[in-house]
Amino acid sequence: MPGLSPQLITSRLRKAGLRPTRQRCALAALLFGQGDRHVSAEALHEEASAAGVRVSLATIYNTLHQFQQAGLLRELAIDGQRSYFDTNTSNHNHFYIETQGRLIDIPGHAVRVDGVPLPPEGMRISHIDVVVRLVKA
Amino acid sequence: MPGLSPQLITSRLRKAGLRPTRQRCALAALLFGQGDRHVSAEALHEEASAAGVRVSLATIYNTLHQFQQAGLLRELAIDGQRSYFDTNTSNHNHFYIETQGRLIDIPGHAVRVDGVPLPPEGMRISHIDVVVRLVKA
DNA sequence: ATTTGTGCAAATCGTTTGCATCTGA
DNA sequence: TCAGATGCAAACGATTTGCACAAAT
Repeated sequence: MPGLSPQLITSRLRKAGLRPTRQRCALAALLFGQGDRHVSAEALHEEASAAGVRVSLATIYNTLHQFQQAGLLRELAIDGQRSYFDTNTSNHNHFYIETQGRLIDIPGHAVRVDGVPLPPEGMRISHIDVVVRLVKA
Repeated sequence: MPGLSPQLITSRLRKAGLRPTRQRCALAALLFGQGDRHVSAEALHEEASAAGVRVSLATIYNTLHQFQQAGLLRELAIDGQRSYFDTNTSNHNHFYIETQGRLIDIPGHAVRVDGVPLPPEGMRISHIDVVVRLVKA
């Protein structure tokens, strides 16, 4: 999983309307340089520290939300406690291992959901989340 | 929506291995006396206060979790922030209106999920959650 | 120079816990 | 009587916010 080139990251951020600051570039490199990932703010913070990038936790949160609003990340509400951010923004679902707090992608077309009733008057479906919760066999 | 009789509540709690204390009876009456409901701890607390029952928020949390462990409630992790408890413990799914934090039941057999891959080695599926997120049309 | 981002520490929110007191069987 | 419940207030962990400082255009 090679990193992305600095130019690519910079242009990607610019396109999203975000200034390519040192922190944002570093976080983008971590997030998007190694395939699909699921990260919590805390985990990303530790990863950044380990990589020698000094970023405050507040900035991690700001950045994750900015990336999300820009469509670069998707936020997952799967566990009542922490939030996860998914670098795969296309339509897909998840296995969730509760005991480990770990998420595993299920490719987008694998799962088919049928029989959803019509939404109430004045509402439309924005998105259907399917979470397959796993326990030890 | 008539309330349940005190005797019914008492015996239901006893069967679940829980002492029918004043607070637990009052909360059980609120929860199970009016059909299927989705409540947050805070909402139940306010409802109890409004009904003239004095219960601390800590006891609300304790009670909700005890009811859940006893199989009287199901906890829903739908929103990253607060937890919801569902008085319908049978298999069913939900509409979720994010802007209002409101949940609506989808009857159990309506939704069919197909094509879920095999879980990883050593794991088994405990449960599949389907959340249909709604926005204004 | 101006605008936007960042860090820090304090604030907030939902939830949990420790402990003294009370209550139901 | 006495295990088990409850209330309170303090502790908690995740997230947010206010504001002075720093960096990007």
